[in-house]
Amino acid sequence: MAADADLSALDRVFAALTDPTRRAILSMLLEDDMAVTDVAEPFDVSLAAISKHLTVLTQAGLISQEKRGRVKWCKLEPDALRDASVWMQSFGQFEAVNLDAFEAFLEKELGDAPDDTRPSGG
Amino acid sequence: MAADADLSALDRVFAALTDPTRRAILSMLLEDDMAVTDVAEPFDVSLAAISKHLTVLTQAGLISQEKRGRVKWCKLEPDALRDASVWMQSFGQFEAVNLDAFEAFLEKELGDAPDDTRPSGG
DNA sequence: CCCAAACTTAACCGTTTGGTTGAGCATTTG
DNA sequence: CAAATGCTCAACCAAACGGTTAAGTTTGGG
Repeated sequence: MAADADLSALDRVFAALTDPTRRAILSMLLEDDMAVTDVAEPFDVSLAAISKHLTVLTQAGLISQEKRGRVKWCKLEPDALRDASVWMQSFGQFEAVNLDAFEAFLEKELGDAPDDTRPSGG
Repeated sequence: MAADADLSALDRVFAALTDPTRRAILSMLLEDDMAVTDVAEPFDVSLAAISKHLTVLTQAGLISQEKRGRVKWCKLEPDALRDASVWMQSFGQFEAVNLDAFEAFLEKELGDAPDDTRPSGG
């Protein structure tokens, strides 16, 4: 029932990141804020399924959603990743992020590096 | 794209990190290698449950297990976190890790890890 | 050898997850 | 107002998850 209340913020963030569809959504939102329908478009699942994913991401704090008219805009909230990042860094032989690996990864993951494509920082 | 293979590795790492018991296990292993029975001791679940958790962590590459005699030693493999860390950093408004938050977090997370369970070897 | 220790595996169970379809609500448009 | 658009909710389903207990396997020791 109220199982959600038990979950720590960290639980919710990691749980949200487990699903590859949700990670892909976050990558998409890295480029721009998007409406729910547009988020759903590239995926081979129903709009309702994407709506659920967006709820999960919202509850994890990874995105925010703002309704303007009948359109609900989704915006990346990268700050929510900080605690999880900090947690992971505590295991770090790797101190900070290896920038080479970072760029290689971005090329593979996003196709184009987001060095200039940040969602306007608010 | 070959990104698929990477993504499923990420899947496994994030899925493994979702469970708070498994994160606690990783924190314990941060201090020392441990036998399965000793890993299980502070938890209120069966040994079989912990054994399953350790299998999940192993398959995610987050730990390795080496059998010496009848004892299976568990060792942290923090390198497996690098890809996930890199992925998260790609969303980083937050540049590097906030060291204050890091230390505060460690105190909270590691403050009650067992220290009576060290293997004799090193 | 035989038993205990240290794990793992198998079978099972309730809950959660991710998906579906269809109905419903709010808003914009005609 | 009516209809279309944008999105969520409800009901349902199969599969995965995390837990259990019980049995099995391997290793070490009296």
